Amino acid sequence: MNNVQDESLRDQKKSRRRLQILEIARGIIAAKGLRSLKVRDVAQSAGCSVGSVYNEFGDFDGVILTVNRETVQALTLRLAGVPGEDPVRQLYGLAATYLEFFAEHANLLRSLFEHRMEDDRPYPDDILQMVMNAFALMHSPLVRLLPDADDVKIALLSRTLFSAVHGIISLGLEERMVAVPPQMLRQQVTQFLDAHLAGLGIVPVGARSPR
Amino acid sequence: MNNVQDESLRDQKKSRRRLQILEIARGIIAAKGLRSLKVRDVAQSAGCSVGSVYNEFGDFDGVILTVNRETVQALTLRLAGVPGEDPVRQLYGLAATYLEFFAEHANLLRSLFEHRMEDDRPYPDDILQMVMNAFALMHSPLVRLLPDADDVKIALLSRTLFSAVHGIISLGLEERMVAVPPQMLRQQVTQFLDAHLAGLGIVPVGARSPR
DNA sequence: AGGTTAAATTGAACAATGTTCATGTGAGTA
DNA sequence: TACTCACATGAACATTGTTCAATTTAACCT
Repeated sequence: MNNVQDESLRDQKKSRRRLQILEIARGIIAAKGLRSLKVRDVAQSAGCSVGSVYNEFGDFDGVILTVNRETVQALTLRLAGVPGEDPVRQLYGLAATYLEFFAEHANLLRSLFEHRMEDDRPYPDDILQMVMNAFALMHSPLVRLLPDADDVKIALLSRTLFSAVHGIISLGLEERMVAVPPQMLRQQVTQFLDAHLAGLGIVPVGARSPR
Repeated sequence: MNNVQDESLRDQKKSRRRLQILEIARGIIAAKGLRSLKVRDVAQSAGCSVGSVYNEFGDFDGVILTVNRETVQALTLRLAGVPGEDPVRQLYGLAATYLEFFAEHANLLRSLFEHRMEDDRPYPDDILQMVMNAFALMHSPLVRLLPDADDVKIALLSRTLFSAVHGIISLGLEERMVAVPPQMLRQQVTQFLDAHLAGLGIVPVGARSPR
């Protein structure tokens, strides 16, 4: 009965505002960090009352979590767009794309990885699952490169490798620390993969004859 | 005139309370996470007023930062205790010790890496420096293992390697995610180092003939 | 010892911010 | 048009970081 094209005026306003709230919250997190996100600011910018924010998202964590959910979705989309013909290039591409995405949306990524729920409420399972799935994107190229390894080992390796890349990038982009210049960070990631893939017995891109 | 053995009654009380406040704050962070740390709780447990906490630490961030400072000091101490006769073993030892320390004090480490100052105040430089120094502890064994590499490259490599290990461990211990069993995590780190050192042309521990 | 002073302590008041809920409003419906 | 109910509202409340005028207290002086 109620499909998207034919929804009531109420539902239209509601869903438009929902999107607006998310856009504003995302903008604030991206620009000034999660700690600067305030209910009243969001409500005022969205032209509604604080009650409406609560009505739509339950509590303030609900807003944050929804933004985080969309962040990991966008990340997954970007990573899924990395060409997969050549498995070695795909691994380098995944790392480089993660670096790009992280550099573009550092505060959103930090919100995703650093936000803690209040009390001891559990972090939503679907978000965790999406993060795990993103980190598992190295699985398929690794399977092609290491055909003799068993699948569980590859799954673990995929997660290890991606976690390592994540560590290099997230600390490298931490402007609090002595900031690594972005260009150097890219090189750092590449060299890291060079060495690690070589150690796995895989010939890295840099060592191959051109074309 | 005022040395440590001969300090005024006032200073004695003050420094005793300072230690007490830190101990309590550390305990709360370690047990329930940074988000559960509240000024009033700390003051009450320390048997003083909230004003005294402010008098001693300036603001609440001051308490957190002091705890973080002591965390990185303790970490550095532990890492500095890793035997250094054999540079390869030292690298494995540093990673294993970091894992141990992180597992024992997960919430304290998260406080160190995830705490953001309010507004845009800068993170204290001395803490950043100490973290960098800790991450540079792989430098000296790497120099011995790669005598031909130039020093800047080694410094970068040290940071990259330690950041990678940090990523593997911090995500691996993230109980929010599908928690990796601690024993498996240890193996994961070891295998990671095996592959990476091999890729650098270093013979890993596992591949050497015993003794 | 007693008085004086400077500094630390206190906790009530304030400020900022997340959360709730009684009340009002307007879209849907008969 | 009248009715109704789900949603929007924002004032009030709850929690927590921060300030500061009044109080207490240790240190110093004579």
